[in-house]
Amino acid sequence: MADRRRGGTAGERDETARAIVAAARRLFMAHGYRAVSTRRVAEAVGLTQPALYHHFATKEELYVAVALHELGRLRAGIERLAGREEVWSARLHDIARFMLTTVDYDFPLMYHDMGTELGTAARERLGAAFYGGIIGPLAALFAEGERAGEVRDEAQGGLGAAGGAGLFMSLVAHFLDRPVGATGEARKARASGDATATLLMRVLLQGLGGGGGSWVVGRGS
Amino acid sequence: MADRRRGGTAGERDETARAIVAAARRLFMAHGYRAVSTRRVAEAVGLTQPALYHHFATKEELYVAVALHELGRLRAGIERLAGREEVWSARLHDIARFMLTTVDYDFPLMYHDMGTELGTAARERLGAAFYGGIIGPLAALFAEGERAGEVRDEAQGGLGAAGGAGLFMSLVAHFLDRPVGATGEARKARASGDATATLLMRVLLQGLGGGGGSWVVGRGS
DNA sequence: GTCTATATCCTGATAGAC
DNA sequence: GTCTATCAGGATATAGAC
Repeated sequence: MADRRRGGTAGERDETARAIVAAARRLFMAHGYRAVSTRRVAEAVGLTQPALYHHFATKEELYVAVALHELGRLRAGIERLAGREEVWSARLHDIARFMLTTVDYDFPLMYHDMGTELGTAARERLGAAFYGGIIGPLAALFAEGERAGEVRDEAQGGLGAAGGAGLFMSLVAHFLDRPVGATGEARKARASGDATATLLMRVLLQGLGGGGGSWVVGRGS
Repeated sequence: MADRRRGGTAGERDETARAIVAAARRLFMAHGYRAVSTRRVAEAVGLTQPALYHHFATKEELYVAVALHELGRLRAGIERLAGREEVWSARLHDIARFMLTTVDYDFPLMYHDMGTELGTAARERLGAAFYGGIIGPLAALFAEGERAGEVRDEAQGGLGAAGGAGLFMSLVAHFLDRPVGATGEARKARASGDATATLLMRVLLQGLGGGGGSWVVGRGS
């Protein structure tokens, strides 16, 4: 590691920018756009606050870089798991587990920040990345599930492909807050990810109803 | 209406405090604790900013008053509807409709503010009101549903009474953002509340799965 | 009970030396 | 490319007149 204070000549500029994004990601996603000051980000990465402005023109631009990075990571994971040769429910289960085990921040908070704390241009850029990169692939998977008879389509009282994808995201956010058999710091324990994903899938596909009905028993999980 | 500048002698102090809480409720619940300044609240109610401090010692105390008021309103509605002489699913449906039609703010944002923006004492007061007044009555209703066979209990792969109540709240938050057949300002339209509540109940009890299975058909909606 | 005036602090962003 | 110094604005909260 070269001394950053000397200002190396190679691709060190990109390296510093990446470090800023990484630190900002943790802070923004945990506390929200407004609650995190640029001074706090700079301190976390070992710089003074004005130095940030050499890499990002505004705080909003830094947030956009953070959000795009995270949305890209989620998109890559979702597309990889959705494209595997596996039965439909196994692919969706693995996507749920992927999100439950690798998302360590407050999902609704990110959604709120994207929707209300940013200017129009930034909001539209992130909205396009969210709907194109997250909801889109998930909706394609749900459409496949409808064709395969795994999910009710709108004619059968379902929510449609995009509606199913949105419900899936809400359930991920719900179970992120309430992992099965874990409290406090154990939240991030990978061990619970599989059990939580299984529970999420059961709630998504079967709901909570009808404990006495024979139709629940017999549908394998 | 007496001239507020004259400082009436009767219960006008309480009246002003109520007006402050009402204005603060709209602002806090829509934009979040941090994004709303005391100046903005004062302006909305027609006072100067320091006048607020005659009624509430700190901004945090004002937020607590706002949240307790709203939690009390929800508790009253939930307990009233849960205690009626009606079949189980109809009572839960009506609670869903009540929340979908009368909550006009960002529910996850309120949850985030309660959890992270307040000091320990305030957080504990609001947590007690939330779990005692909202989750508690809902969990009692879900426990009744388990006994009646309407909801799977934990032995049958369900979430338990408190888990069911939490899921119900998450689904309310989900469908608050996505009312059936309504976009934009039509969100608050009462007309869509009933259809959205019905859809919520179907998702809660049956999930999205199995369009082709005969077991879905035949279960009344 | 509300006002004006102000203390104190923190914010995002800029200027200019090195 | 990062630093020190600083600006301008907005935040919560307080002091004291009326």
